[in-house]
Amino acid sequence: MTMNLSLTDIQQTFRDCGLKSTPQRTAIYQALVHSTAHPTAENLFTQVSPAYPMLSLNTVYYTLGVLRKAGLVQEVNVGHDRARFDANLSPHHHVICLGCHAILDVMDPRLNRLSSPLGIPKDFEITSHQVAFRGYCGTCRRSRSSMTTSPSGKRPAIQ
Amino acid sequence: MTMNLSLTDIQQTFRDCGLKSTPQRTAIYQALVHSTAHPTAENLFTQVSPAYPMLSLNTVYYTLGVLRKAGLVQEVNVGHDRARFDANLSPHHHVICLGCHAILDVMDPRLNRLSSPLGIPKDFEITSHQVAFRGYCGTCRRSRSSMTTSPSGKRPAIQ
DNA sequence: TTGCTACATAGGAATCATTCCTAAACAGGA
DNA sequence: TCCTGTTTAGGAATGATTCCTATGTAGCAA
Repeated sequence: MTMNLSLTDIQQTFRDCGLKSTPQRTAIYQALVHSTAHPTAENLFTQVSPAYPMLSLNTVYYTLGVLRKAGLVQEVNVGHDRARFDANLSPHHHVICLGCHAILDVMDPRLNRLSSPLGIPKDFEITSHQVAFRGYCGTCRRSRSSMTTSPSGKRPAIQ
Repeated sequence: MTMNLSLTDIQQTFRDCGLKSTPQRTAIYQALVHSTAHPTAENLFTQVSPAYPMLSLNTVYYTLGVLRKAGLVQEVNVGHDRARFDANLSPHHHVICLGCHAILDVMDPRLNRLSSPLGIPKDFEITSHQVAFRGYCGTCRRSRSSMTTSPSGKRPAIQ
């Protein structure tokens, strides 16, 4: 997501976090770092599988859990379908397409300095905030305007 | 959540939306309207069950789906645990406690007028946005500071 | 280099929220 | 009052995620 991390960079990152560096773990993290699509665990599994045919989806979940605890990865919420992951650690926000569920990063720095909200208990300590913009991407807008009378509501088409 | 809706108000609301008014549906919606806790489907089931012992959790899900499609209810995302629901229709934002997963409404009107974000495709049409503040409520802060050496991460304690 | 040990992996089974299916009940209009 | 389409309830199905466990292996120390 962020910059291009080489293999040795990733291994260094793991070492800094006290994580063992295994081929599977490296491949999964590398795939996530180089993606802008906020992939699901299964997306990552599909992407990494060809190189590691024995890879288990289980391992992907375990690895994502480890990386999350190490602070290298965050989970992104888009409805209550499957979890999606992001290795972009700099503070940022998201734009979510209600049609195809695509997630785009928004790096607009103005959004990072919202004043703390009015009307919450004084002893509530805010540690972070994130803005989620929702709407329709160009592709989904065009396909929506062309289906004149369809009353349907949902048509999933991940990414 | 919003104001105190009487039973007849609710029946009128249903009629306006073209929804049949059944005792179960009324009870579920009433429970949600009068709650500030953003309950789950199961919370609502538990709350309404005593008055309707035959009530099915299924019906709660079905009803919430119907109300959502009618625009009377919205789903709130807090991680990928269970879905939580909100009958507060005015634009508002949320403060989420990372300790006990409580959700508070934030009605701060300044947050409703964020300028549209920089750096997204021109043909992306934003229809809404919502700010999620995360942190720790007073209770969770106090219990966290008292557990001096516990390295644990998660301790769920819904609402 | 070799061994040890704790952490990783893979596979299968379990969990659990949510959805699907279906027959019976019922709200609301004719 | 009757009819029809919606709603309800119950059970079964789905599907993402987690749990369990035996085997494998990275990284450290001798």
